[in-house]
Amino acid sequence: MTSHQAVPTLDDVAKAAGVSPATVSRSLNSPGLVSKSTLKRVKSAVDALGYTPHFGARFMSAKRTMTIGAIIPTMENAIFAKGIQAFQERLHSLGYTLLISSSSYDPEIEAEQVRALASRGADGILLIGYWREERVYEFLKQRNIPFLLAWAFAANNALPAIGFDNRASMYQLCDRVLAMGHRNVAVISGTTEGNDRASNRLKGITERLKVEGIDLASVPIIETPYDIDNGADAFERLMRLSDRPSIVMCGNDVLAVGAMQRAQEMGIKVPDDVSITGFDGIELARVVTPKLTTVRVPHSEMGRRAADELVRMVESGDVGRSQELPSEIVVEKSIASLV
Amino acid sequence: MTSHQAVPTLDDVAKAAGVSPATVSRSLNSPGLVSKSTLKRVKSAVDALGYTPHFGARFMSAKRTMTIGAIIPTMENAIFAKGIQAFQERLHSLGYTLLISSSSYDPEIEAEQVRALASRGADGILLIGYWREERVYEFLKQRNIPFLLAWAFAANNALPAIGFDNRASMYQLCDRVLAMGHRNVAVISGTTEGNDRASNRLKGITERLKVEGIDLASVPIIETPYDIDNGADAFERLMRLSDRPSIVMCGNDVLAVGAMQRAQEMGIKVPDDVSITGFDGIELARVVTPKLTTVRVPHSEMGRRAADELVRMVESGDVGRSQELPSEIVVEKSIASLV
DNA sequence: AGACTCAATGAAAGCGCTTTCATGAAATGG
DNA sequence: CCATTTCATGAAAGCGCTTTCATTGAGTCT
Repeated sequence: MTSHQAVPTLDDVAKAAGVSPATVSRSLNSPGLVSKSTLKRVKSAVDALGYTPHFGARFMSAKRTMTIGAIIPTMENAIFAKGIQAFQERLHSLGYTLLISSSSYDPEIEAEQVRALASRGADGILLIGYWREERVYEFLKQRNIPFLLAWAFAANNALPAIGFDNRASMYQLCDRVLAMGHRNVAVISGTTEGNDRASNRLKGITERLKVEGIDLASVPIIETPYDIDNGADAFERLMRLSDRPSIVMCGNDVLAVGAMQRAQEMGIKVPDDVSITGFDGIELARVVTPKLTTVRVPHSEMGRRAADELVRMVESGDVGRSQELPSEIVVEKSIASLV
Repeated sequence: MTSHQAVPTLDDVAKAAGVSPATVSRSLNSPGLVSKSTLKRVKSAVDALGYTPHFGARFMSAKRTMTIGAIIPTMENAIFAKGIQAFQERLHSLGYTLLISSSSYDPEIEAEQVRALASRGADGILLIGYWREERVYEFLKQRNIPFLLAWAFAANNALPAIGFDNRASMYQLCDRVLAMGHRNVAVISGTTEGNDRASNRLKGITERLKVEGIDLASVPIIETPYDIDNGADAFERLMRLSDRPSIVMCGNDVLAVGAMQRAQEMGIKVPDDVSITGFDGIELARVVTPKLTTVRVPHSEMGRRAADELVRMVESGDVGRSQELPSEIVVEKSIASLV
């Protein structure tokens, strides 16, 4: 005794309303083409039956799916949370559904997810950052699927992106660090391989240090995946160096918070004994003691704009327009002035 | 000059391999039914053309979509991040794709998302907590879509759920609080309306206090949406009471961290002047100073088990089996002992 | 009043796949 | 050596929708 009451179809609605399936379809998709009276009858039939259009069928005959896909490196830490939340809210208000998947920072998986989203008919796709294998971009172009990059912006790159200049932002932060008298800098960077955001942030620091005439060979740089505990461990290694840095610049807030935690455990005072900086400006940075000096990125604004732009690309067929958003250096108590 | 190279279809593959479409379909879905030699030819045709099955078409003719949907209240704060990440990783390794949407704690939106997931052919759906309008459950049952609840467990509820007992966990935490000599308790609860997790946590506290013979009318309780700043504001209001509580128990870590932040801003020492507790055991709780006393929930384990169970339900057609996971009271420096 | 436009609707052809059902060939058995 | 299974494959019927094309009955114009 299976209680499968069959799922109502468009034909059922047509019968119930006494019209043709074509009319029901039109009532749902282009109500303007249908007379007021039929419209009314169709609507009530829909309600009575609890009809929901079958997405697969719709996808097959129509071109659009009103679906946008996004692939983010991770959901686990909060880096992308605010931005994606805003992205999805804006999409929702534009009538689109967001499909999210995460790649665990693995290019293989990301490529696979792109295919999955394509086969699911995503009208457009949001990706994080520039770097990925060329074949992924080729696939997207061959399939004619609009895509937009976020969380990064590089003036010299033609790909449509909405974000901030990771290199320049970190360069500026480093500016401030130097202006405050720090010369003995150490870095805890995120994994740079296959991650242009991480490598550009690192580059921002090294470039600025070079300008300052600091020998890069003397700058300790540890690369590690974004994770609190990794940040903590890297920090500890740096503190065990014979020549202790006066400041540890971290690739993001997660690493920085890890560093702060370990500092506390080791009895090292921030910023008296050592200064620490982060990047991203997520909540984590605000709640630690002392508050973290970081680069604040307009996550929500970026999410909203990305939604607007991607939808515009999808609906107009236009090529994407890049936008650079400002980032802001937030100086808090985690950094000491040596001058 | 549109460069729409048509997307290759199964028929194209069939032609290229010199077999019938049926054989291609079988090669892809039940390779066992196809001879080694044809299988080889089909595979190479697939690779040559870069063929990806059309999800909509597949969905229309087959019953399964290998898709699981999840609706979480929010992506913005980290409460669900770890669990969902684990959920998705496990699903991925089981060959399923996860579609996530968030409801902003709005039952209307959640109901809408359930329909959206259903029309997209989700084979199963994960929902957070028990409470939602009956019609949502009816819809799911009518459509015969397996669903599983997470982040909650109540022995007296027949709905399949994998999670922890919010009431009992908070009851235990309250036990500890009382054992440490606190009698003047205040509460900052999450919004309880339409949220059984929040209301059960609150209930855990009030029940325990009642057992202790404490007059509930004298216990200040502030309800507010989960948000750091809300926690901070609520804390400030509590601190302005003529009869200051010795401890503020918060509905989750986010509220608690907000409280700690405001305490610091107000120059109130935690735990010397006032104790604070949270719930969830997310990263946030570990990085604040002092560390937060909280209830640690096995988020990742819950995510993995939910994935396993939901897939089991989908594949076997069985009814879901509930599982209660243990939670753990983590006592840290944010609480002072008065005895 | 006849020719014409327009609005509202229906008939029917797919969209790309899966899955019976049928068929023929090869293997097995007595 | 013929009857019977078994295996590999193909033909064709949908799955539920959208959309062109055709049809009808009004209104509009001269």
